[in-house]
Amino acid sequence: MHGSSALPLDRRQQIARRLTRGEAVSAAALATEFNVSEDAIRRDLRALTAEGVCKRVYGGALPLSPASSPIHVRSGEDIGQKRALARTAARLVREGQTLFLDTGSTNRQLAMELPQDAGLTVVTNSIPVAAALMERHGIALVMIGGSVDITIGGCVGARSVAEMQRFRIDLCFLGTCAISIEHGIAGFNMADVDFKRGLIEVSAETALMLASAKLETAAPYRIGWAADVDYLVVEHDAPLSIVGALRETGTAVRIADAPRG
Amino acid sequence: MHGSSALPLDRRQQIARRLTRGEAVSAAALATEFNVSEDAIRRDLRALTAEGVCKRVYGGALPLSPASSPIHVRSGEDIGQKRALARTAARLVREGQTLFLDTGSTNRQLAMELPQDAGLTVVTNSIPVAAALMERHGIALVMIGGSVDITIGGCVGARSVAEMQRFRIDLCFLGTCAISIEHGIAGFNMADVDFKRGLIEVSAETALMLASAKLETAAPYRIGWAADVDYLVVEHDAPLSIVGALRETGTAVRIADAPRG
DNA sequence: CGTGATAATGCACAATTATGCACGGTTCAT
DNA sequence: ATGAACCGTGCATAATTGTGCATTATCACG
Repeated sequence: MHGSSALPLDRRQQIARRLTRGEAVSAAALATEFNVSEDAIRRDLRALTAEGVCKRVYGGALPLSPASSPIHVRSGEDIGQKRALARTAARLVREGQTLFLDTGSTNRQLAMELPQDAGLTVVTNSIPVAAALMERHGIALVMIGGSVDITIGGCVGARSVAEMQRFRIDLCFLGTCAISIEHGIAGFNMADVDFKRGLIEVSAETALMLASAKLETAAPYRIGWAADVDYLVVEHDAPLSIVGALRETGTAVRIADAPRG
Repeated sequence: MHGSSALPLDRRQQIARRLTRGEAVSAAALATEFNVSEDAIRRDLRALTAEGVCKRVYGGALPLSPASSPIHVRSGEDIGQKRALARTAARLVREGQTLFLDTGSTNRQLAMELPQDAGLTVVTNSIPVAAALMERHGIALVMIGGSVDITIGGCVGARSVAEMQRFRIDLCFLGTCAISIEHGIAGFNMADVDFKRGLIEVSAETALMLASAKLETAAPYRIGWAADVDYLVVEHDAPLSIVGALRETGTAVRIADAPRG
């Protein structure tokens, strides 16, 4: 299954990464996953606890760093679905492109799924996205500054809009949108929506990942229409009627694989 | 087979390329692949570690990746020391101030120790610091944008320097510095040092947290002299002779409590 | 074309490290 | 309260590593 020829300390580092991401780990599950005894896992957990990475509990270990808990309680719920969306969205990316990753937990997942050696440049205004990309190799990263809206998780003020408009983006991934055929694409925060509108303008192509729960829902601030995005990535269980209606607007709709594959 | 007639340096370069790609390498596997003994591979790995390309581990080497979380693992130092430093440094902060938190894991720790409802505004160029502050309430956060140097963990390019100079900071916390009475305060990266110099200029007061291991050490690029910082926070076990010498320069030296409190 | 200097390589041996298993104590759930 | 799952420790085993030393390759220079 997994690292049958992996380095021992590589396993420890992988466990550390999950912990620092905010995931809780189970000793038994890790043992079967890495094909080692639970003793080895427990020793890893002991060592990581000594380094201050996690806190041991009965059955496994819990992350200690609060550095990622809130966004993870939000994203941790449907991590499988978001991951399936992100994997499919990652296939839209071509070598050497300059991407923009907007705020939102699905885009954060996409950051972790991007190909490593494709000479990509990623621009983002999202701090969690930037934090995720810092752990990847071979991806150039540019941060849009400005005042941070904590509820959004990134920079969306006027200054950030101006900063963002200095770029030319090949493909941008919008985040945190509601979509409906009738009302178009919309967001929940005015500053965020203003930012997204400017972003679409500087981007040659636009993509949007959508959980099924976001389909045919509305939000107060309109960003544009379904036809304004070039690629729409939806979950495998998206209603075919909605998918068909979206395709009629001229948007390319990609359907993600079922999660847990 | 592989490079059975390749140059030694070529082999070393190929290993380096895999490491910088993010791959983990196994000593045994490389030995068979290049038709040399494991000793030769180990020597390569030692050299590459000295160059800062990777980190040696039992069985091979891991890419030095480095983002926020592995940096803690890399240093191996427990968080207790940094936390003690950060708690003491947090007492320098007064209500309503505008702070700047530079890059570095100790400043990340400080971000987690800052008082919550003191009406603080924090400006930072460090992504891990920003990520930590996103978890806190009641602290206004401003991010300095620009291209991100992954090895540093933040934005330090010319664009970021210009951006930062638009601020007026009450108190800034420098990070990742070496200090010695004779050679002053210095850093390991030229762009980073340029940024820090500009930062000192826009700040009314400057503070610096220093682990004992950084005392009386040198680094290639000078930032300034000990007298250029207003507050120095050192660990409880800092040699009194060094503390005394630093105080004679006119700097206020605060000694942190012992860890494990 | 030799020749001495330098660096790289391979080998032997001791020390370190990781792992799995057994055993007794502890914690959790019913 | 009781059984099951989990944890810590000690120990044996296998794999990996550092070190000193001999051998070989590479290279500059006469």
